[in-house]
Amino acid sequence: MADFRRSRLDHRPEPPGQQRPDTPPMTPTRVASAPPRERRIAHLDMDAFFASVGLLRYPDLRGQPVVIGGWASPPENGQYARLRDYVGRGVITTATYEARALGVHSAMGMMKAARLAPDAIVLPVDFQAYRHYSRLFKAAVAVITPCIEDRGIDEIYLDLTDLNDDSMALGRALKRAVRDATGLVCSVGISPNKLLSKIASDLDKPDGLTIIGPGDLERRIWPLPASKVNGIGPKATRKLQTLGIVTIADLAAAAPDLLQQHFGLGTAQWLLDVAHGRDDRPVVTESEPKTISRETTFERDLHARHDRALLSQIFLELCEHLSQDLARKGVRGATVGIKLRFDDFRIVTRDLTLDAPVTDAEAIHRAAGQCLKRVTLNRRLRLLGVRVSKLEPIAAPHEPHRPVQLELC
DNA sequence: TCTGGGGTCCTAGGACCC
DNA sequence: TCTGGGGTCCTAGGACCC
Repeated sequence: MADFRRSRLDHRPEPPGQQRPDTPPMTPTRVASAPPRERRIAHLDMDAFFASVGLLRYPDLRGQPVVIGGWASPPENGQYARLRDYVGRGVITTATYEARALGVHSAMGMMKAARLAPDAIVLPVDFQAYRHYSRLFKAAVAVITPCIEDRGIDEIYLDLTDLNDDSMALGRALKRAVRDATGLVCSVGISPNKLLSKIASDLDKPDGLTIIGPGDLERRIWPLPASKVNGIGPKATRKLQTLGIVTIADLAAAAPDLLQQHFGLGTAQWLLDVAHGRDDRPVVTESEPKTISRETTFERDLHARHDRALLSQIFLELCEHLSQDLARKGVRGATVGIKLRFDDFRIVTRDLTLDAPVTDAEAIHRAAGQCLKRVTLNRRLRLLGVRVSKLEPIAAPHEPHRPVQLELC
């Protein structure tokens, strides 16, 4: 919900309930003399990305229920691991549509998924392959428009405003470019803003192309559950339900006072805006990482004293990996933090800001150790994480550091 | 034998400075 | 000695997303 809310407040200071004239928003780079065109934003989402990449490598699995999960060794002589044989704490990262038909979905625990689909095949995660295909599909799309906002490994926003073809033709061209470059299928939504395009790309998955134009809001968006809005998560959904608000139409019709009473002024205003399909956020093509972290969930819960040696070793390895990550990205950071998850799933974090930014594992380990001392360890630990924030580039000697400029389309 | 790992942003209190 | 407001930074926690 966060970044969405901020940009909304930046652009739209009106109090809730006040109607805004229906003018198309100006994009920041547009010259004032040209009459602004209505924005045209696409959201492109790869279908079942990890699983589909897996199927490129093991095409004989096509049409079968397949899940990608943390465990599983690579198949040997055509022998695939089955979900029913899984033991551990992993979760499903992606399921093919055949597996989804059995009730399995991403973020579901593998043990639970095994009860629903014991015969489903498990492939190990292969981030190297995902990154490869991610680069391929983004490069293919960049030939059509360079104005791309990266939203992770498998999805992007595009600003199509300055292109001349009609939306249907552009959508087809995008899908063809992705398929030609990767052999993979994606879904595309096109509308005047990111909010609606994100919802639209999900409406006809897989292999969908959905265009939301004038008049489609009431017909296609309003009947959907409010939870389809990017930023309305499980907590907000439950809270809305207690107010009798289930669909986006319910939200659009909700009394501003009621929303403000339960969500505060800012969020109430945002909820009404999204329900009416309003969103001015630009497509942002450049950004710098703010934090880099490493964390791990243990195979079994560890005791601070009895498992001290093992914990120390894992702690050190996390710091070493983190240091390598910083070096690879050419950054250092002044704030070092830790994250613990106890066996009851309670999360505790501690931060320490140093006088000078660090990169080396030893300095990170020392600072993180200070943080660790400030936590009472009276329960077994499930997870340990280390992170570095307040990042800055490690400037080359002859190249002074310049502040990062956000590039908007 | 529920519940990963890597991120972003917001809130809110306290310290500290002007 | 008391009262205040604004701004920034730090820290901890939480919601949410892919």
